[in-house]
Amino acid sequence: MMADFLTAQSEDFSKWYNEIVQKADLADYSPVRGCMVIKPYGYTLWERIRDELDRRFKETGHVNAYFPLFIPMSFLQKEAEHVEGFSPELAVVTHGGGEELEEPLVVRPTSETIIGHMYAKWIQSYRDLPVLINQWANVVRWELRTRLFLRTTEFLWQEGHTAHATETEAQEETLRMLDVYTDFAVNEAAIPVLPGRKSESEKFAGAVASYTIEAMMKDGKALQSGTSHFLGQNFAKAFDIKFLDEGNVQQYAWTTSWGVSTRMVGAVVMTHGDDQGLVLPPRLAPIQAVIVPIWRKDQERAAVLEAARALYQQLAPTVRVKLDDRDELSPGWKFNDWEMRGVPLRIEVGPRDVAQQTVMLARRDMPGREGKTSVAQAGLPQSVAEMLATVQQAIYQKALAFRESHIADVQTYDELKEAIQTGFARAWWAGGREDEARLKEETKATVRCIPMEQPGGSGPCVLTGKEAQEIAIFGRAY
RNA sequence: CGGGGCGUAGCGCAGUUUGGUAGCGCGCACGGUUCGGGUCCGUGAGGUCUAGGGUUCAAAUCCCUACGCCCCGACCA
Repeated sequence: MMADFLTAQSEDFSKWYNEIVQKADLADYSPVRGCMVIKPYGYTLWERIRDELDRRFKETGHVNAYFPLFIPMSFLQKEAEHVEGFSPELAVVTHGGGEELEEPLVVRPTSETIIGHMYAKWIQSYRDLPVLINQWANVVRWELRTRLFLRTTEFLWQEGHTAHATETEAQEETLRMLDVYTDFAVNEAAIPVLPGRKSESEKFAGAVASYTIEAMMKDGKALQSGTSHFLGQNFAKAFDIKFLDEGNVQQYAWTTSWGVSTRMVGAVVMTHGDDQGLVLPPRLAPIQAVIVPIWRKDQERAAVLEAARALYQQLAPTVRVKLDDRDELSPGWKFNDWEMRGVPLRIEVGPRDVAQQTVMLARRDMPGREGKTSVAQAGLPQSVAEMLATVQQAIYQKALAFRESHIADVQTYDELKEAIQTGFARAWWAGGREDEARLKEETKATVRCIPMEQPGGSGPCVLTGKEAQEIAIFGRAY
Protein backbone atom coordinates (compact mmCIF):
# COMPACT_ATOMS: atom_id res chain seq x y z
CA MET A 1 0.00 0.00 0.00
CA MET A 2 1.45 3.32 -1.03
CA ALA A 3 1.25 6.25 1.28
CA ASP A 4 -0.25 9.25 -0.43
CA PHE A 5 0.55 11.58 2.44
CA LEU A 6 4.27 11.19 1.93
CA THR A 7 6.50 11.46 -1.12
CA ALA A 8 7.98 8.07 -1.99
CA GLN A 9 11.69 7.66 -1.29
CA SER A 10 12.26 6.44 -4.80
CA GLU A 11 10.61 9.52 -6.24
CA ASP A 12 12.59 12.14 -4.34
CA PHE A 13 14.55 11.03 -1.30
CA SER A 14 15.38 14.55 -0.25
CA LYS A 15 11.75 15.59 -0.37
CA TRP A 16 10.77 12.45 1.53
CA TYR A 17 13.23 13.40 4.26
CA ASN A 18 12.03 16.96 4.60
CA GLU A 19 8.42 15.86 4.73
CA ILE A 20 8.79 13.05 7.22
CA VAL A 21 10.89 15.06 9.64
CA GLN A 22 8.07 17.58 9.85
CA LYS A 23 5.10 15.24 9.60
CA ALA A 24 6.42 12.90 12.26
CA ASP A 25 6.82 15.92 14.54
CA LEU A 26 10.56 15.60 14.93
CA ALA A 27 11.31 19.23 14.13
CA ASP A 28 9.98 22.40 12.60
CA TYR A 29 11.55 25.40 10.92
CA SER A 30 12.18 28.39 13.14
CA PRO A 31 11.85 32.09 12.36
CA VAL A 32 15.64 32.25 12.12
CA ARG A 33 17.14 30.97 8.91
CA GLY A 34 18.91 27.67 9.25
CA CYS A 35 17.76 27.06 12.80
CA MET A 36 15.25 24.44 13.83
CA VAL A 37 12.87 23.83 16.66
CA ILE A 38 13.28 20.28 17.92
CA LYS A 39 9.78 19.20 18.86
CA PRO A 40 9.05 16.94 21.85
CA TYR A 41 8.98 13.71 19.83
CA GLY A 42 12.27 14.55 18.13
CA TYR A 43 13.78 15.77 21.35
CA THR A 44 12.83 12.60 23.18
CA LEU A 45 14.63 10.66 20.47
CA TRP A 46 17.66 12.90 21.00
CA GLU A 47 17.40 12.31 24.75
CA ARG A 48 17.53 8.58 24.14
CA ILE A 49 20.64 9.05 21.98
CA ARG A 50 22.14 11.31 24.61
CA ASP A 51 21.44 8.94 27.51
CA GLU A 52 22.95 5.93 25.77
CA LEU A 53 26.06 7.86 24.74
CA ASP A 54 26.40 9.44 28.15
CA ARG A 55 26.21 6.04 29.83
CA ARG A 56 29.07 4.84 27.63
CA PHE A 57 31.15 7.94 28.36
CA LYS A 58 30.76 7.40 32.11
CA GLU A 59 31.63 3.72 31.72
CA THR A 60 34.88 4.70 30.02
CA GLY A 61 35.85 7.04 32.84
CA HIS A 62 34.64 10.41 31.59
CA VAL A 63 32.84 13.11 33.53
CA ASN A 64 30.61 15.93 32.33
CA ALA A 65 31.29 19.64 32.74
CA TYR A 66 30.09 22.81 31.08
CA PHE A 67 32.09 25.53 29.40
CA PRO A 68 30.80 28.92 28.20
CA LEU A 69 29.01 29.65 24.95
CA PHE A 70 31.16 32.73 24.27
CA ILE A 71 34.80 32.48 23.34
CA PRO A 72 37.15 35.44 22.90
CA MET A 73 37.92 35.85 19.21
CA SER A 74 41.63 35.79 19.91
CA PHE A 75 41.40 32.22 21.25
CA LEU A 76 40.51 30.86 17.86
CA GLN A 77 43.46 32.61 16.28
CA LYS A 78 45.93 30.77 18.46
CA GLU A 79 45.81 27.61 16.38
CA ALA A 80 46.49 28.46 12.75
CA GLU A 81 44.68 25.61 11.01
CA HIS A 82 41.80 25.79 13.45
CA VAL A 83 41.04 29.45 12.80
CA GLU A 84 41.44 28.94 9.08
CA GLY A 85 38.99 26.08 9.15
CA PHE A 86 36.34 27.76 11.24
CA SER A 87 36.57 31.47 10.39
CA PRO A 88 34.11 31.38 7.50
CA GLU A 89 31.36 29.96 9.64
CA LEU A 90 31.64 31.94 12.86
CA ALA A 91 28.85 33.91 14.47
CA VAL A 92 30.46 36.86 16.23
CA VAL A 93 29.05 39.03 19.01
CA THR A 94 30.34 42.58 18.76
CA HIS A 95 27.96 44.38 21.13
CA GLY A 96 26.76 43.74 24.64
CA GLY A 97 24.78 45.87 27.06
CA GLY A 98 24.39 48.52 24.39
CA GLU A 99 28.10 49.01 23.94
CA GLU A 100 30.66 47.74 21.51
CA LEU A 101 32.84 45.07 23.08
CA GLU A 102 36.59 45.58 23.39
CA GLU A 103 37.12 42.15 21.93
CA PRO A 104 34.50 40.38 19.82
CA LEU A 105 33.14 37.14 21.22
CA VAL A 106 32.68 34.12 19.07
CA VAL A 107 29.66 31.91 19.63
CA ARG A 108 31.40 28.55 19.97
CA PRO A 109 31.57 26.47 16.80
CA THR A 110 33.39 23.87 18.93
CA SER A 111 35.20 24.29 22.22
CA GLU A 112 38.80 23.13 21.82
CA THR A 113 40.08 26.65 22.36
CA ILE A 114 38.27 27.68 25.51
CA ILE A 115 38.71 24.23 27.00
CA GLY A 116 42.39 24.30 26.06
CA HIS A 117 42.67 27.62 27.87
CA MET A 118 41.12 26.14 31.00
CA TYR A 119 43.15 22.96 30.82
CA ALA A 120 46.32 25.06 30.80
CA LYS A 121 45.25 26.42 34.19
CA TRP A 122 44.22 23.09 35.61
CA ILE A 123 47.09 20.93 34.49
CA GLN A 124 50.43 21.33 36.24
CA SER A 125 51.66 17.82 36.93
CA TYR A 126 51.53 14.40 35.34
CA ARG A 127 49.43 13.62 38.41
CA ASP A 128 46.69 15.87 37.00
CA LEU A 129 46.45 13.68 33.93
CA PRO A 130 44.53 12.34 32.23
CA VAL A 131 41.70 14.86 32.11
CA LEU A 132 38.64 13.16 30.69
CA ILE A 133 35.82 15.66 30.28
CA ASN A 134 32.74 15.70 28.10
CA GLN A 135 30.20 18.44 27.66
CA TRP A 136 26.69 18.46 26.25
CA ALA A 137 26.17 21.74 24.52
CA ASN A 138 24.86 23.72 21.61
CA VAL A 139 27.22 25.09 19.00
CA VAL A 140 26.79 27.48 16.10
CA ARG A 141 28.25 27.25 12.62
CA TRP A 142 27.09 29.70 10.01
CA GLU A 143 26.52 27.18 7.25
CA LEU A 144 25.60 28.34 3.79
CA ARG A 145 23.02 25.70 3.31
CA THR A 146 21.11 23.95 6.05
CA ARG A 147 18.86 20.91 6.41
CA LEU A 148 16.85 19.82 9.43
CA PHE A 149 19.09 17.75 11.73
CA LEU A 150 21.75 17.17 9.07
CA ARG A 151 23.18 20.63 9.05
CA THR A 152 21.60 23.39 11.07
CA THR A 153 23.10 26.72 12.06
CA GLU A 154 22.76 25.82 15.71
CA PHE A 155 22.96 22.20 16.71
CA LEU A 156 23.18 20.11 19.85
CA TRP A 157 26.02 17.75 20.44
CA GLN A 158 28.45 16.37 22.93
CA GLU A 159 32.11 17.19 22.71
CA GLY A 160 34.63 15.22 24.66
CA HIS A 161 37.98 16.86 25.36
CA THR A 162 40.76 14.91 26.94
CA ALA A 163 44.37 15.59 27.84
CA HIS A 164 47.03 12.94 28.35
CA ALA A 165 50.64 12.60 29.39
CA THR A 166 51.71 10.52 26.43
CA GLU A 167 51.08 10.34 22.73
CA THR A 168 50.19 6.65 22.96
CA GLU A 169 47.61 7.26 25.64
CA ALA A 170 45.97 10.02 23.63
CA GLN A 171 45.90 7.89 20.52
CA GLU A 172 44.35 5.06 22.50
CA GLU A 173 41.71 7.45 23.81
CA THR A 174 40.91 8.63 20.29
CA LEU A 175 40.35 5.10 19.10
CA ARG A 176 38.53 4.07 22.28
CA MET A 177 35.93 6.76 21.63
CA LEU A 178 35.66 5.74 18.01
CA ASP A 179 34.82 2.28 19.34
CA VAL A 180 32.26 3.75 21.72
CA TYR A 181 30.61 5.53 18.80
CA THR A 182 30.66 2.39 16.70
CA ASP A 183 29.15 0.39 19.51
CA PHE A 184 26.44 3.00 20.00
CA ALA A 185 25.61 3.20 16.30
CA VAL A 186 25.41 -0.55 15.84
CA ASN A 187 23.74 -1.60 19.08
CA GLU A 188 21.47 1.34 19.83
CA ALA A 189 20.77 3.06 16.52
CA ALA A 190 20.96 -0.19 14.51
CA ILE A 191 23.10 1.67 12.00
CA PRO A 192 25.98 -0.27 10.48
CA VAL A 193 28.92 2.10 10.29
CA LEU A 194 32.36 1.99 8.81
CA PRO A 195 34.89 3.19 11.35
CA GLY A 196 37.97 4.63 9.75
CA ARG A 197 40.52 7.39 9.44
CA LYS A 198 39.79 10.61 7.63
CA SER A 199 41.92 11.53 4.67
CA GLU A 200 44.24 14.56 4.81
CA SER A 201 41.77 16.97 3.27
CA GLU A 202 38.80 15.72 5.28
CA LYS A 203 40.33 15.83 8.72
CA PHE A 204 39.38 18.28 11.48
CA ALA A 205 40.98 21.73 11.41
CA GLY A 206 43.89 21.49 13.80
CA ALA A 207 43.96 17.71 14.22
CA VAL A 208 46.88 15.39 13.57
CA ALA A 209 44.45 12.62 12.67
CA SER A 210 40.67 12.39 12.52
CA TYR A 211 38.58 9.26 12.75
CA THR A 212 34.99 8.85 11.73
CA ILE A 213 32.07 6.50 11.66
CA GLU A 214 30.57 6.65 8.18
CA ALA A 215 27.05 5.46 7.57
CA MET A 216 25.24 4.84 4.30
CA MET A 217 21.84 6.41 3.91
CA LYS A 218 19.08 4.78 1.89
CA ASP A 219 19.89 6.92 -1.12
CA GLY A 220 23.42 5.56 -1.14
CA LYS A 221 25.00 8.74 0.17
CA ALA A 222 27.37 8.85 3.10
CA LEU A 223 26.70 10.55 6.39
CA GLN A 224 29.57 11.26 8.75
CA SER A 225 27.89 10.31 11.99
CA GLY A 226 30.56 10.84 14.60
CA THR A 227 34.17 11.91 14.76
CA SER A 228 37.12 11.40 17.06
CA HIS A 229 40.24 13.50 16.69
CA PHE A 230 43.80 12.97 17.80
CA LEU A 231 45.03 16.53 18.25
CA GLY A 232 48.64 15.68 19.02
CA GLN A 233 50.27 18.60 20.84
CA ASN A 234 48.83 21.21 18.47
CA PHE A 235 46.33 22.67 20.91
CA ALA A 236 48.59 22.06 23.90
CA LYS A 237 51.23 24.24 22.25
CA ALA A 238 48.71 26.88 21.20
CA PHE A 239 47.21 27.09 24.69
CA ASP A 240 50.26 26.23 26.73
CA ILE A 241 48.92 23.05 28.29
CA LYS A 242 52.10 21.89 30.04
CA PHE A 243 52.93 19.59 32.91
CA LEU A 244 55.95 18.41 34.82
CA ASP A 245 56.60 14.74 34.19
CA GLU A 246 58.00 12.24 36.66
CA GLY A 247 61.52 13.32 35.76
CA ASN A 248 60.70 16.99 36.53
CA VAL A 249 60.74 17.90 32.84
CA GLN A 250 58.19 20.27 31.28
CA GLN A 251 56.08 18.47 28.66
CA TYR A 252 53.22 19.49 26.47
CA ALA A 253 50.08 17.43 26.96
CA TRP A 254 48.53 15.33 24.21
CA THR A 255 44.88 16.04 23.57
CA THR A 256 41.86 14.55 21.86
CA SER A 257 38.35 15.66 21.02
CA TRP A 258 35.33 13.73 19.83
CA GLY A 259 31.71 14.49 19.05
CA VAL A 260 28.32 13.23 18.02
CA SER A 261 25.53 15.65 17.19
CA THR A 262 21.81 15.90 16.52
CA ARG A 263 22.78 14.84 13.03
CA MET A 264 22.48 11.32 14.46
CA VAL A 265 18.71 11.82 14.42
CA GLY A 266 18.93 12.40 10.68
CA ALA A 267 21.04 9.27 10.36
CA VAL A 268 18.36 7.20 12.09
CA VAL A 269 15.68 8.68 9.84
CA MET A 270 17.57 8.08 6.59
CA THR A 271 18.90 4.65 7.50
CA HIS A 272 15.67 2.96 8.49
CA GLY A 273 12.77 5.04 7.18
CA ASP A 274 10.49 3.82 4.42
CA ASP A 275 7.57 5.06 2.34
CA GLN A 276 5.23 4.79 5.32
CA GLY A 277 7.45 7.05 7.39
CA LEU A 278 9.95 6.62 10.19
CA VAL A 279 11.19 3.25 11.38
CA LEU A 280 12.78 3.77 14.76
CA PRO A 281 15.12 1.30 16.42
CA PRO A 282 13.37 -0.04 19.52
CA ARG A 283 16.26 0.88 21.78
CA LEU A 284 16.00 4.56 20.88
CA ALA A 285 12.31 4.91 20.09
CA PRO A 286 10.50 7.41 22.33
CA ILE A 287 7.50 5.07 22.15
CA GLN A 288 8.41 1.41 21.76
CA ALA A 289 4.91 0.01 21.57
CA VAL A 290 1.52 1.58 21.06
CA ILE A 291 -1.71 -0.07 22.14
CA VAL A 292 -4.58 0.53 19.71
CA PRO A 293 -7.97 -0.54 21.00
CA ILE A 294 -10.60 -1.58 18.45
CA TRP A 295 -14.37 -1.84 18.95
CA ARG A 296 -17.70 -1.69 17.17
CA LYS A 297 -20.38 -1.35 19.77
CA ASP A 298 -20.52 0.48 23.04
CA GLN A 299 -20.36 -2.65 25.16
CA GLU A 300 -17.34 -3.76 23.15
CA ARG A 301 -15.79 -0.39 23.72
CA ALA A 302 -15.98 -0.75 27.49
CA ALA A 303 -14.55 -4.26 27.52
CA VAL A 304 -11.80 -3.47 25.03
CA LEU A 305 -10.74 -0.30 26.81
CA GLU A 306 -10.64 -2.10 30.11
CA ALA A 307 -8.41 -4.79 28.63
CA ALA A 308 -6.22 -2.19 26.92
CA ARG A 309 -5.73 -0.29 30.14
CA ALA A 310 -4.83 -3.45 31.99
CA LEU A 311 -2.27 -4.29 29.30
CA TYR A 312 -0.86 -0.81 29.53
CA GLN A 313 -0.39 -1.20 33.28
CA GLN A 314 1.24 -4.56 32.69
CA LEU A 315 3.72 -3.17 30.17
CA ALA A 316 4.48 0.28 31.56
CA PRO A 317 7.17 -0.77 34.05
CA THR A 318 9.42 -2.30 31.39
CA VAL A 319 8.34 -0.86 28.04
CA ARG A 320 7.97 2.69 26.76
CA VAL A 321 4.32 2.11 25.91
CA LYS A 322 1.48 4.38 24.89
CA LEU A 323 -2.23 3.69 24.91
CA ASP A 324 -3.98 5.44 22.04
CA ASP A 325 -7.50 5.65 23.37
CA ARG A 326 -8.53 8.63 21.26
CA ASP A 327 -12.19 8.19 20.58
CA GLU A 328 -12.57 10.24 17.44
CA LEU A 329 -10.06 8.39 15.26
CA SER A 330 -10.55 5.08 13.51
CA PRO A 331 -8.10 2.22 14.09
CA GLY A 332 -6.90 2.38 10.50
CA TRP A 333 -6.07 6.01 10.90
CA LYS A 334 -4.12 5.30 14.06
CA PHE A 335 -2.24 2.43 12.41
CA ASN A 336 -1.01 4.74 9.70
CA ASP A 337 -0.26 7.53 12.12
CA TRP A 338 1.92 5.46 14.42
CA GLU A 339 3.63 3.79 11.51
CA MET A 340 4.52 7.21 10.15
CA ARG A 341 5.99 8.04 13.54
CA GLY A 342 8.09 4.91 13.44
CA VAL A 343 6.81 3.15 16.57
CA PRO A 344 8.44 -0.30 16.35
CA LEU A 345 5.55 -2.34 17.67
CA ARG A 346 1.77 -1.97 17.62
CA ILE A 347 -0.45 -3.90 19.97
CA GLU A 348 -3.99 -4.27 18.62
CA VAL A 349 -6.71 -5.18 21.08
CA GLY A 350 -10.21 -5.87 19.75
CA PRO A 351 -13.29 -7.84 20.83
CA ARG A 352 -11.84 -11.05 19.42
CA ASP A 353 -8.67 -10.58 21.44
CA VAL A 354 -10.61 -9.82 24.60
CA ALA A 355 -12.59 -13.02 24.14
CA GLN A 356 -9.50 -15.11 23.46
CA GLN A 357 -7.23 -13.37 25.97
CA THR A 358 -4.82 -12.49 23.17
CA VAL A 359 -3.49 -9.41 21.41
CA MET A 360 -2.25 -8.85 17.88
CA LEU A 361 1.37 -7.70 17.65
CA ALA A 362 2.28 -5.82 14.48
CA ARG A 363 5.89 -5.09 13.62
CA ARG A 364 6.71 -1.75 12.02
CA ASP A 365 9.55 -3.23 10.00
CA MET A 366 7.27 -5.78 8.32
CA PRO A 367 4.27 -4.19 6.65
CA GLY A 368 0.79 -5.65 6.51
CA ARG A 369 -0.39 -9.09 7.57
CA GLU A 370 3.10 -10.56 7.33
CA GLY A 371 4.25 -8.61 10.39
CA LYS A 372 1.28 -9.53 12.56
CA THR A 373 1.23 -12.29 15.15
CA SER A 374 -1.36 -13.17 17.75
CA VAL A 375 0.07 -13.68 21.23
CA ALA A 376 -1.40 -14.42 24.64
CA GLN A 377 -2.08 -11.53 27.01
CA ALA A 378 -0.47 -13.55 29.76
CA GLY A 379 3.25 -12.87 29.73
CA LEU A 380 2.88 -9.96 27.33
CA PRO A 381 5.85 -7.99 28.72
CA GLN A 382 8.06 -10.92 27.84
CA SER A 383 6.62 -11.31 24.32
CA VAL A 384 6.91 -7.60 23.70
CA ALA A 385 10.50 -7.47 24.94
CA GLU A 386 11.41 -10.36 22.67
CA MET A 387 9.69 -8.82 19.69
CA LEU A 388 11.41 -5.48 20.28
CA ALA A 389 14.77 -7.24 20.38
CA THR A 390 13.88 -9.07 17.19
CA VAL A 391 12.93 -5.84 15.42
CA GLN A 392 16.11 -4.17 16.62
CA GLN A 393 18.16 -6.99 15.13
CA ALA A 394 16.11 -7.17 11.96
CA ILE A 395 16.44 -3.52 11.04
CA TYR A 396 20.15 -3.63 11.72
CA GLN A 397 20.54 -6.66 9.45
CA LYS A 398 18.41 -5.01 6.81
CA ALA A 399 20.51 -1.84 6.89
CA LEU A 400 23.70 -3.90 6.83
CA ALA A 401 22.51 -5.92 3.85
CA PHE A 402 21.57 -2.73 2.06
CA ARG A 403 24.98 -1.22 2.65
CA GLU A 404 26.86 -4.34 1.65
CA SER A 405 24.90 -4.59 -1.58
CA HIS A 406 25.72 -0.96 -2.32
CA ILE A 407 29.46 -1.15 -1.82
CA ALA A 408 31.45 -2.16 -4.85
CA ASP A 409 35.09 -3.21 -4.83
CA VAL A 410 36.56 -1.43 -7.80
CA GLN A 411 39.86 -1.47 -9.63
CA THR A 412 39.48 1.34 -12.12
CA TYR A 413 38.52 4.99 -11.96
CA ASP A 414 35.60 4.35 -14.31
CA GLU A 415 34.28 1.61 -12.05
CA LEU A 416 34.58 3.98 -9.12
CA LYS A 417 32.59 6.64 -10.94
CA GLU A 418 29.86 4.15 -11.63
CA ALA A 419 29.77 2.75 -8.11
CA ILE A 420 29.34 6.09 -6.42
CA GLN A 421 26.18 6.77 -8.36
CA THR A 422 24.35 4.27 -6.19
CA GLY A 423 26.54 3.73 -3.15
CA PHE A 424 30.13 3.42 -2.02
CA ALA A 425 33.21 2.32 -3.88
CA ARG A 426 36.05 0.52 -2.12
CA ALA A 427 39.48 0.65 -3.69
CA TRP A 428 43.21 0.92 -3.20
CA TRP A 429 44.18 4.48 -2.49
CA ALA A 430 47.49 6.30 -2.34
CA GLY A 431 46.33 9.78 -3.27
CA GLY A 432 47.24 13.06 -1.61
CA ARG A 433 45.37 16.30 -1.15
CA GLU A 434 45.54 17.24 -4.81
CA ASP A 435 44.35 13.85 -5.97
CA GLU A 436 41.41 14.13 -3.61
CA ALA A 437 40.56 17.56 -4.97
CA ARG A 438 40.60 16.17 -8.48
CA LEU A 439 38.47 13.22 -7.45
CA LYS A 440 35.90 15.52 -5.89
CA GLU A 441 35.93 17.88 -8.85
CA GLU A 442 35.39 15.10 -11.33
CA THR A 443 33.05 12.78 -9.45
CA LYS A 444 31.55 14.75 -6.55
CA ALA A 445 32.69 11.87 -4.37
CA THR A 446 35.19 12.10 -1.55
CA VAL A 447 37.26 9.70 0.46
CA ARG A 448 34.78 8.89 3.22
CA CYS A 449 37.32 7.04 5.29
CA ILE A 450 40.23 4.70 5.28
CA PRO A 451 38.63 1.81 7.18
CA MET A 452 40.24 0.48 10.32
CA GLU A 453 39.75 -2.98 8.88
CA GLN A 454 42.28 -3.40 6.10
CA PRO A 455 42.84 -6.40 3.89
CA GLY A 456 46.62 -6.10 4.10
CA GLY A 457 49.00 -6.30 1.19
CA SER A 458 49.05 -3.65 -1.50
CA GLY A 459 47.64 -2.75 -4.89
CA PRO A 460 47.51 0.00 -7.49
CA CYS A 461 45.81 3.26 -6.44
CA VAL A 462 42.47 3.59 -8.19
CA LEU A 463 43.23 7.14 -9.25
CA THR A 464 46.99 7.49 -9.55
CA GLY A 465 48.04 3.90 -10.19
CA LYS A 466 50.75 4.27 -7.55
CA GLU A 467 51.43 1.36 -5.24
CA ALA A 468 48.94 1.71 -2.36
CA GLN A 469 49.09 0.12 1.10
CA GLU A 470 45.53 0.92 2.10
CA ILE A 471 42.03 0.67 0.75
CA ALA A 472 39.61 3.58 1.10
CA ILE A 473 35.86 4.04 0.94
CA PHE A 474 34.58 6.55 -1.60
CA GLY A 475 31.13 8.07 -1.80
CA ARG A 476 29.02 11.14 -2.21
CA ALA A 477 28.37 12.69 1.17
CA TYR A 478 25.81 14.81 2.95
C1' C B 1 27.63 33.13 -3.45
C1' G B 2 25.68 30.75 -8.49
C1' G B 3 21.17 28.27 -10.56
C1' G B 4 15.88 27.01 -9.92
C1' G B 5 11.14 27.37 -7.40
C1' C B 6 7.70 29.63 -4.11
C1' G B 7 5.27 33.50 -0.72
C1' U B 8 -3.11 33.57 -0.87
C1' A B 9 -6.98 30.41 6.09
C1' G B 10 -3.20 26.04 10.71
C1' C B 11 -1.32 22.75 6.28
C1' G B 12 -1.44 21.73 0.85
C1' C B 13 -3.00 24.47 -3.22
C1' A B 14 -6.36 27.08 -7.22
C1' G B 15 -7.31 31.98 -8.66
C1' U B 16 -2.66 36.12 -11.58
C1' U B 17 -2.44 35.00 -18.63
C1' U B 18 -7.47 38.71 -19.80
C1' G B 19 -7.85 43.88 -12.95
C1' G B 20 -14.35 43.78 -10.96
C1' U B 21 -17.90 40.43 -3.97
C1' A B 22 -11.14 35.68 -2.00
C1' G B 23 -12.11 29.97 -3.31
C1' C B 24 -11.12 24.36 -2.95
C1' G B 25 -9.18 20.00 -0.24
C1' C B 26 -7.32 18.54 4.40
C1' G B 27 -7.21 19.96 9.33
C1' C B 28 -9.99 22.53 13.38
C1' A B 29 -15.04 23.25 16.52
C1' C B 30 -20.04 21.23 17.31
C1' G B 31 -23.92 17.22 16.41
C1' G B 32 -24.79 12.49 14.62
C1' U B 33 -22.63 8.09 12.37
C1' U B 34 -18.56 4.72 12.09
C1' C B 35 -14.46 1.76 14.19
C1' G B 36 -9.86 -5.57 12.70
C1' G B 37 -5.82 -0.71 7.59
C1' G B 38 -6.38 6.75 6.71
C1' U B 39 -15.56 6.10 8.11
C1' C B 40 -19.58 8.98 6.33
C1' C B 41 -23.13 13.16 6.64
C1' G B 42 -24.51 17.94 8.31
C1' U B 43 -23.46 22.75 10.56
C1' G B 44 -19.72 26.32 11.66
C1' A B 45 -15.22 29.25 12.81
C1' G B 46 -11.02 30.85 10.38
C1' G B 47 -7.83 35.79 5.40
C1' U B 48 -4.20 43.25 6.60
C1' C B 49 -3.52 37.53 -0.47
C1' U B 50 5.06 38.54 2.42
C1' A B 51 6.12 43.99 2.83
C1' G B 52 6.56 49.00 0.78
C1' G B 53 5.65 52.16 -3.30
C1' G B 54 3.24 53.06 -8.13
C1' U B 55 -0.75 52.72 -12.20
C1' U B 56 -6.27 52.59 -11.96
C1' C B 57 -12.97 54.34 -10.61
C1' A B 58 -11.21 49.49 -8.92
C1' A B 59 -5.14 45.37 -7.66
C1' A B 60 -4.12 38.64 -4.95
C1' U B 61 -4.01 39.88 -10.35
C1' C B 62 -0.34 45.05 -13.96
C1' C B 63 4.66 47.89 -12.90
C1' C B 64 8.94 48.98 -9.49
C1' U B 65 11.61 47.87 -5.00
C1' A B 66 12.69 45.14 -0.76
C1' C B 67 12.34 40.88 2.34
C1' G B 68 11.65 35.80 3.48
C1' C B 69 11.53 30.53 2.68
C1' C B 70 12.49 25.86 0.06
C1' C B 71 15.30 22.86 -3.57
C1' C B 72 19.99 21.90 -6.53
C1' G B 73 25.38 23.23 -6.42
C1' A B 74 30.06 25.28 -3.99
C1' C B 75 31.49 25.09 2.01
C1' C B 76 30.71 21.90 6.29
C1' A B 77 29.29 17.66 12.19
